[in-house]
Amino acid sequence: MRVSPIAGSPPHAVEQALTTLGRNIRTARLRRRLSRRQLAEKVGMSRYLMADIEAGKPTTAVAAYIGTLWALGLLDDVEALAHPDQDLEGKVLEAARRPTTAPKRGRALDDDF
Amino acid sequence: MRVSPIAGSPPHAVEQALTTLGRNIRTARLRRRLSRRQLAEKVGMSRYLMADIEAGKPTTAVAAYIGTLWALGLLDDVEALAHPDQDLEGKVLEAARRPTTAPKRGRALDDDF
DNA sequence: GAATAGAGTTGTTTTAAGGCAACATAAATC
DNA sequence: GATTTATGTTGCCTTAAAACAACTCTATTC
Repeated sequence: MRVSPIAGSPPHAVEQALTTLGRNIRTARLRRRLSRRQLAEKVGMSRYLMADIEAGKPTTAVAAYIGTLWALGLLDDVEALAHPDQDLEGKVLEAARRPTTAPKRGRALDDDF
Repeated sequence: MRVSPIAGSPPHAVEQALTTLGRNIRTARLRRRLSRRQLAEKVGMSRYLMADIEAGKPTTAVAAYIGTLWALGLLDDVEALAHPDQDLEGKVLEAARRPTTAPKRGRALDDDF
């Protein structure tokens, strides 16, 4: 498998975010008194993969992370990720663009579909 | 490559969360007037992978998702994922356990190391 | 201290992720 | 309507993700 640069050697900020996420997942698991094997089985993966997740491995499938959060009952946090209502900078950019004519291209102002 | 069940055929809630995340990323990209190719280059991946992300593909590397959020300036949301201070259920479980003697095993109450 | 269980590590095997070329289509600007 | 750009799609190739066995080192419970 080829690995994209972002996954192969992530910038520090991304690496940091993943490490923190793994540590948080570990904390949540221990609080619930679950072994890696137990949580892994609930999620549907091996204990080895659970170890990768707690280590914040960048190349691991996103569903392994999200699925783990789901099994821990922490899926709500995921729903908030990049939520349009919270994307202040995006809203500002959109608003600033409104008065002018369309700069170059793109499907104007509407959010997709 | 083998694929874990959680990634191969995720439960509906996980699939839903990924689809929503992809759609949110797409919205944020369009608001910033970036093509997939442009954003992909900023992140460090191909436009094909960016398409997978916007589709919410479960087997894609987590760093591709996190890296995209990073490039969009939306990394703050990631830091909040499974944050111990927000994990109410975890805190309750921990507190409820405190009075009793250690149920079976595990390194007691401390958050690791 | 013996037994049990969680967890780190290493090597092997399988198989699909991700890059890419090459196309097609849709939309926008001229 | 011709050109340009963004995006979908398909197939091929390389390579490593993920499972597993087989250890090891802990730490806890008896």
